[in-house]
Amino acid sequence: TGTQICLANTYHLFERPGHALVREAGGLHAFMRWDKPILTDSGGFQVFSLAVANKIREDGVEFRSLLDGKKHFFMPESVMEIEQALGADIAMAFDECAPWPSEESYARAAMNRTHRWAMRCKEAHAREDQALFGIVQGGTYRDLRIESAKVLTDMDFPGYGIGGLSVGEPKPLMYEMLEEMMPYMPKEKPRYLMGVGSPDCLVEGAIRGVDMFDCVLQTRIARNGLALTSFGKRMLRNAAFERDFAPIEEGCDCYACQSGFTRAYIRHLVKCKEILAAQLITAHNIRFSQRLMEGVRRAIAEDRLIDFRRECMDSGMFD
RNA sequence: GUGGGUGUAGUUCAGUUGGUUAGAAUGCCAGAUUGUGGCUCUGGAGGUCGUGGGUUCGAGACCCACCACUCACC
Repeated sequence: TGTQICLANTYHLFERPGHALVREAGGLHAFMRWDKPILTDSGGFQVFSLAVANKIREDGVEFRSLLDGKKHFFMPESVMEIEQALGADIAMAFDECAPWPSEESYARAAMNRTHRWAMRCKEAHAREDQALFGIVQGGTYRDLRIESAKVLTDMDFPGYGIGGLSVGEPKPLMYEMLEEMMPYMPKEKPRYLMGVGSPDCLVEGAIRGVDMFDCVLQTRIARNGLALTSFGKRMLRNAAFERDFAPIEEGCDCYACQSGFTRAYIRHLVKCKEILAAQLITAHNIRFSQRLMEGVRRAIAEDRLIDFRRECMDSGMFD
């Protein structure tokens, strides 16, 4: 699919099968048979968004397992131990992702705690072959975003995550936050906008200086029959595709389109809840997104990214 | 042929001693989904209550006839 890096999740791997087992298997690369780069998210987001009844304290977060209800405690040092056991190429610092909307006082408290945790992560992190990225927070408050960008930059991480965005706030607000904080982040290091992946956000993010993204959108919408195309979204579940024997997108070089699977057949698979539907649409959505980013990189090289955005908008890709 | 049972949404079924606009599940139609998940979630359309009579102020419910399906017996 042209994918160069794979994301894995610390929280989920800690729950099952457990980081000790992954370490025993020789690390994530060997375990998953993926020899390209891997990034592990710290599990900070999951602890706040998934785990029930979590208690945030200065030293860490207490939460209950979704699998068996057992109490666990995540703190910067323990998360670093897990991430080093997993052995990804990039490990994310353990942070606190404030929900949207949040009061400024709470966003500030979460941000400051994230800064202290980032420092503890840095001190606890020892693997030379693994890069540790800090994460900028600050909710939707421009002053906090700028402060967070400065503080983390001073800590001198090899790369930076931009967290706490794409959590329900309006897109223009997210774009504004990116514009505010980006001047304070080193442009020679990767700046990674966490959790963003819709076609319009990818291009808008790139325009504002983002170098990396990750997102579940491509696979999540694929599970429900929604395909991304150059001409906008296509809900393949819809009756309109019942007798449509064309591929998902004419000219697409993804596995599904190149293999000749038709919209009508994929719609049939979706209606039957056959997993192959999700697999085919996922392959398409990811390849579509990779091609979009290839276009972004080309446009940057040719210094015509703004025109590229206009072309995408005109084709209906962002609808 | 005789006796019994069942006919309510596309499907499987609920529906109180007869009482206002006949419900559910599933399917169908459409929308949502942004630091992965493994459960999706939210709306909407859809019924001459087998057919025809009768009783009643009022019948999906009660009575009669017929039709269909089904079980048992001959």
